[in-house]
Amino acid sequence: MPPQTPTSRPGRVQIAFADTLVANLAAPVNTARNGHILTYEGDFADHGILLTDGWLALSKSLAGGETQIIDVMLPGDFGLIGAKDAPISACTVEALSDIRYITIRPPMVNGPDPASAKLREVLAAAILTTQSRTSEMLLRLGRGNAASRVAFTLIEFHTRLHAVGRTNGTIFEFPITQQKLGEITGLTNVHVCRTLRRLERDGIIAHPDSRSIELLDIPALCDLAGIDLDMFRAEILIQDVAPALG
Amino acid sequence: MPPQTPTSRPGRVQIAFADTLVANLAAPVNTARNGHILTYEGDFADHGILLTDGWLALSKSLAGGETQIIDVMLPGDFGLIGAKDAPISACTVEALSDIRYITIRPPMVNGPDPASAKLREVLAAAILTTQSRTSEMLLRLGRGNAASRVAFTLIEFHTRLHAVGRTNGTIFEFPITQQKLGEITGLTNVHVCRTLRRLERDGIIAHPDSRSIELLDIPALCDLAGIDLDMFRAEILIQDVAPALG
DNA sequence: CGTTCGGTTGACTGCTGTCAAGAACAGTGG
DNA sequence: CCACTGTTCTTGACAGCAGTCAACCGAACG
Repeated sequence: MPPQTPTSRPGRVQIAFADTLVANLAAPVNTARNGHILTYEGDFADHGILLTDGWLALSKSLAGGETQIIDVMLPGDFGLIGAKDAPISACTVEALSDIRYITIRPPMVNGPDPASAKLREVLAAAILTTQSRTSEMLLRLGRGNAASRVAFTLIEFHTRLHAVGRTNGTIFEFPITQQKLGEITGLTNVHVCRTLRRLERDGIIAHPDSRSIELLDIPALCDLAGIDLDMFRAEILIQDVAPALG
Repeated sequence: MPPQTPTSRPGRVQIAFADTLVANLAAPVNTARNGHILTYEGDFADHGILLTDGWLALSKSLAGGETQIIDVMLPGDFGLIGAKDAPISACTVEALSDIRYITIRPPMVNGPDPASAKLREVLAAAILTTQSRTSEMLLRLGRGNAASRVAFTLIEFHTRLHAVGRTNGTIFEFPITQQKLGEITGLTNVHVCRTLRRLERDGIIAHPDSRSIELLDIPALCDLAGIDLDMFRAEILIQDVAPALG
């Protein structure tokens, strides 16, 4: 699936931001393979991660082994894993695909210069959009049924991927298993399957191939998920910023 | 219930931090009454809130009116409501009791001076502990049953209140209704009642008076909640910081 | 060609929501 | 001091959504 030409819209700042950091801070770009675990819950961590390619999951587990994915990071996303005064990672950080990322340590952004100040503004916005995503999921885990959770997750991925030019119309790559989708939505893989099949029978979604999903009826999905798409975009995407980043 | 003498432990930094901000930044202290709504979901917001007294809820609602409380702020907590590049509040901000708080705007903390840099470190830690709390709740909403959610919430409140000297041994003030506790745990008020009564019958909790809760068997609660208390404290409390805050 | 992994479906169970009614309690005004 | 009222808590009966268990299928792969 070819990436689309970037256009002016909320979200593109994330890519510009990533490029700028890579270029200006001379931060080394790391790679990890699908399934690799970068950090375990409880590990020491005082850094953030800027993901440039691939999908990355932050997850937690109960003693019995039941796992919940707290947040999925997509290309261009920044995630705060630890801080100097809270240096224990709350989540396990696992690559959901082959990924590229850079590690951001406090001195890189807490300096007195205006460029650092601008970076902090963007990082604050990135943290807020993460909080917003997590809040939306929390609401649906607490109050929504299976269809609502799955529909929400699909709309969220499409919205975020569209903002960074990784969609093809209403089709996007969806590289994870139903098991992982269950860990995102708080459902078993069995019930994820039932729910997806039902959405498919109702003509709301389709999967053109085994690694992609197509959203045939976005209004129906929004209805199931309880989403007002315009407000949703305003809350979970970083708004356009002044181009003085570099 | 008299406040305890502060001792050296994780968490007390939050109070020191609050006092320092109030004193150094000459930020005005605002007040709000129980039930007052400071911000509605979708409102413009580019600020943070530092709560100095009382309980404050961040919540979201579905179209049908079902409400989920995303996070409860306790005295000494900092909450990021909006940022310059993400200026839409994702949550409704509502006072769960009479409260006192100060509003923190970007210029107050994004300056080049070392004091601002130090404040940013503490704010970053405060944001991470919030993320950590939210993640724990997300895990239990996705994977835990009613007993696990309620037990977790009680342990969390006790741990956080103890850290700021607002407990009396295993007793603490609990000023909210079962309805609100249901909005926190993703349960109906009816099932919250059933769960609390069962914990009480089993001798795990008690309520000495209608506004307080006593945790009689903390190990049992941790077991129900799936909490390792030491690791839990390390994740959700701000660790001791150098005393150079002021 | 066998093995493994992921997906699909059905039968059954059980936890939690819904609905309803009553009890306990606080606040309010007479 | 006493109705009156509204809120919160409590309990029971019932229903429904999602988990569990099990079996099978298809694709990928060595």
